[in-house]
Amino acid sequence: MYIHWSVYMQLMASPAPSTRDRIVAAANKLFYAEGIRGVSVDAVADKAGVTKRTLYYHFQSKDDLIAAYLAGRDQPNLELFKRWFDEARGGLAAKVQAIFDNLATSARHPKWKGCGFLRTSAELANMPGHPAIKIGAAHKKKFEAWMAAEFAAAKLSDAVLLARQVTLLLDGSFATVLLHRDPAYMEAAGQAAHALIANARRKR
Amino acid sequence: MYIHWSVYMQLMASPAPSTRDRIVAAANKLFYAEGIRGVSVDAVADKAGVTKRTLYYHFQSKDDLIAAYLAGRDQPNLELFKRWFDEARGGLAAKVQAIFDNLATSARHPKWKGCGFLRTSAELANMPGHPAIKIGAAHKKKFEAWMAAEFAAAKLSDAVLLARQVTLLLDGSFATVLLHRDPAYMEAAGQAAHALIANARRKR
DNA sequence: GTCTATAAGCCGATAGAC
DNA sequence: GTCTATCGGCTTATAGAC
Repeated sequence: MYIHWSVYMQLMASPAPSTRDRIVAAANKLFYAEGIRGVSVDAVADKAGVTKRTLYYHFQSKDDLIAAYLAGRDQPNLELFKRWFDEARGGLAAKVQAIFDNLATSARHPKWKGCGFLRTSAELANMPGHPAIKIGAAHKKKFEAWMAAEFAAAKLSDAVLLARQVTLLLDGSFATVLLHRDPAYMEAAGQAAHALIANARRKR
Repeated sequence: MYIHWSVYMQLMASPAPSTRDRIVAAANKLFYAEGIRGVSVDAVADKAGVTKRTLYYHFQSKDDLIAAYLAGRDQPNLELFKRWFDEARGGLAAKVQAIFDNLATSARHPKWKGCGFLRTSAELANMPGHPAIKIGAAHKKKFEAWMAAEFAAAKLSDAVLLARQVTLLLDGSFATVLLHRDPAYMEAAGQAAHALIANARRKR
């Protein structure tokens, strides 16, 4: 018996994703897997199951689509980090270290290709004001601000500087593991973050 | 009075660069400034003052040219870091920190666009075995091995781990400063490296 | 809002002359 | 070893029908 698509979709728990959402989802998969400049607008439209003309109805340009791709990764990524932090046992230093250890596990997945924000900023390094780079910068600032708030709440001295250094270790591990394809670097970065936090605690 | 080019060049101190060297020099400028995928083979040939056919006489493919571009940056980069290290005053921690501080000065130059090795590995993340990525990985391993040797010579415990962590901070500062365009992150990374080294020194 | 069709140009790489 | 000329395909983006 034939059931019309729209009726079928009303029976499902989740609503049918909008065309725009399907395009962003397709862009997310392809841009992350192959790189921004390695993926054509045609490929994104094909993957989303729409024509290129429809894509250009929803997005002004490829640059606009790139920005939407990164905007869609902002909240989920931060929430994942916070979940790893919250669920970890131990003190503050151990909870931060847990982020790195969980990230090392993620990096062992064959589809892992580093940090989408950092890779995009590397690809678009010749366009410093690009909207996508601003979104990436804001994302990393949110992480840094979250860390600074945690360190300040724990009454650590130099909370702001310490948050920067942890963020530097995080981004360093993204870049280094992408280059060497060796997640052990993430664990080394986590140990460094642990040492810096434990050392700061003693100061006051 | 007209002097033939070849005669003029014999009078100069440095010999005329070979065609191949001129192509690599042009690729270096363009690939670093605009990114690998953002630069066409035509553009490199034009910049080098040769036709595309000549370029393809010297290089088998664009991938071959990319590898030559990075191979040409390996030794000069390492020598610059060693010079900064050697010329810095103070103890081991201070000399390592000096690398980060000098790098921050470099990053303030308007033409600075991060680390060519890391940006290439980000651009070619979908081609893990690419020759250029192997050259970049070998470059970073040389830096790490140099640091480990310095730490071991200073009889620091965990010299290998410490060298990894300093390298992670270095690469993190490359990625982060490229994103935020704020060289202050490099100084924060240098302070973290200093703290880790000074802390390790006490252990034995 | 989604489609078919296509513009206008750039891409990496090659043929063949000299 | 360097040149002129060009191939076939892919690029972002748009015109106009429905």
